[in-house]
Amino acid sequence: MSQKLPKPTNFIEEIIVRDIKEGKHGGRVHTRFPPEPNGYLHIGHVKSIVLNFGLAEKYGGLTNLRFDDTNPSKEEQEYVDAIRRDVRWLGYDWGDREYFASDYFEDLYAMAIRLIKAGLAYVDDSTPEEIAQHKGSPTQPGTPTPYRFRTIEENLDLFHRMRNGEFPDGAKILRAKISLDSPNMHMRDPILYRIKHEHHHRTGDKWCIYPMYDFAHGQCDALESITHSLCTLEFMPHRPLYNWFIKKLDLFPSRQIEFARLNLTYTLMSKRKLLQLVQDGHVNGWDDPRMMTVSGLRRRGYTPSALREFARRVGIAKRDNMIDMALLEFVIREELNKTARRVMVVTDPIKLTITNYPDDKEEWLTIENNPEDKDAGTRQVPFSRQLYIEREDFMENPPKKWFRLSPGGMARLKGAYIVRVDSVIKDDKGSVSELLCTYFPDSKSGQDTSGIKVRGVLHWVSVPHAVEAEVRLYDRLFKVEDVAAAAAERPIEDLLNPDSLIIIPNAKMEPSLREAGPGVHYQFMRKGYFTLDPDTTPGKKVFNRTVTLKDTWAKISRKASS
RNA sequence: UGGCCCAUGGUGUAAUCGGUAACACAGCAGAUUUUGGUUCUGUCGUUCUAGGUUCGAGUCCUAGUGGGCCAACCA
Repeated sequence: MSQKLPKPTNFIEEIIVRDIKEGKHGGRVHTRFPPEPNGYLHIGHVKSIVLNFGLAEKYGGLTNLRFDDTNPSKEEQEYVDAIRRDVRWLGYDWGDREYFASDYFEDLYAMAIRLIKAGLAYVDDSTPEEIAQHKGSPTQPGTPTPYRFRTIEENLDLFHRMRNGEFPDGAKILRAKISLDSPNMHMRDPILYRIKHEHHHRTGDKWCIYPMYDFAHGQCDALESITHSLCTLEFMPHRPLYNWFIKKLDLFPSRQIEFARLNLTYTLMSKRKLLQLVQDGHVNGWDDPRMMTVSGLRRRGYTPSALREFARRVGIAKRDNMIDMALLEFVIREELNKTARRVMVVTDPIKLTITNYPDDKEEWLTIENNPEDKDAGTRQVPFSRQLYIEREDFMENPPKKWFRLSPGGMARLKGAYIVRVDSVIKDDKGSVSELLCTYFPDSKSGQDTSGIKVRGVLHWVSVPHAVEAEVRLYDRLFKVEDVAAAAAERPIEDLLNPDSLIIIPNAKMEPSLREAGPGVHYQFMRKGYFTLDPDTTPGKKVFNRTVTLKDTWAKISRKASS
């Protein structure tokens, strides 16, 4: 069994490989993904999901899905459902191993009783302020509250009565009796249970006392025989406490291992702040395509495989990090470049009329669906005298290195002919409305004998055949790189990118898009990758831009103008 | 300044028992291209500092510096 172990690629895998070789837990690997159902999963959770499930896959183990639902005031069934859906969508299966911390409330209660009986826990009537006071500070030892000296019998009685609902919220808590002077504040008599007369989304009104994270998480790991309990760095100071409970309660020795959480440029990762964005209406819900939630990314057009690949590339370490959003964009482009059908869509149209093309003629041209994938085949696209092209593909006074259209200039229409601009028609406001062009009949794509060489190739849509649809162009939600840092000093409103969503109400599309269905990814040539939005109705299609194509020209012209 | 953790190019992650810095993204330069896409090539580091151990240190030791976390009846 320890013969052919896969090569470890990070420090956690090294630990696991060592454990397997030493025969720890009989070489078993069992992880868990333990979200609190108080919000939607985001890209930071993806890192954790891929880590936990990936580890089990790689080393022949299992992964549980466990909802850490110990705080009824924040948790809802809606979130449980969303989390299940998102983990499944990401491609992971937890089989029948779906658990809830609330499933263990009775076990945890029994453990608390054991602790009290062992003289290791007591009921404290102090107010939160008093407790904070008595706790001291990292440099100053704490002092006992008067309640620390209660007898076991008294504690047992009081704790029973806490459970029975005899006391109001906040009147009493159960604390562990560990230390008053540990340099680790988490060891200074941590709170185990608090009173909350609140309805729990699963246990209803059965309980009015709820265990704290520290008294629940480790024990749940133990009850599920989790071998490697992975969490983020900020839980490191909790580890001594995690181990204290294992020792004092004689539990299965799960091991807590901490790794650095994901940080992404131009985005926020805390569920609290994401919730704020939703509640304040800065976005249209948890699944707004600008949100870095799993549901937002899905709607935006990200694929499970790209997200998994992203998590893999990000790696696992203990060092604080800030991942460049460009990496996320890279993985989705990398995948969609290979898989997405190419189509032509004009978002900001001007008319191009070919004066020497017969008025009543139309041609159906054959264009390949994906140059990266010959198996994707070809499709027919109608060509006629009147076309739409992109406004930005014509310039009256072009800069150097411009190889699109300009007065007298030539370019190829993708899959069709080379055209030359003869004259420019403007509207009364002076902006270009139409280009009158000549085409070269012998320059037809694939059978070009014209001998004309052009650099520019433009996408186009035939006016009489065009299909209209709404297109939503998304960009990053925030305009600063380190949003969390900036948000500490300025209100979030100041950090939002005002152009994070641009709606094109009636883009012109080639007719093949009439057949577009949900879940299919398209490359709108020279524009980016798009997918159908659920807002689509029978009467009107709505497309979301997943990501733009890399735009070297934008870079060149930006540099030139600055 | 009490404790714990971290420190490798712009950003991440690697580097078997210490053996002479790798991969990816981004950037820049060029080639290819009927998407200014793709693809390909080149380029970008005195491994935080100072000592020490060693034939040899990114890896070990010491000190310093910088950063992060911890004193919620949140997780």
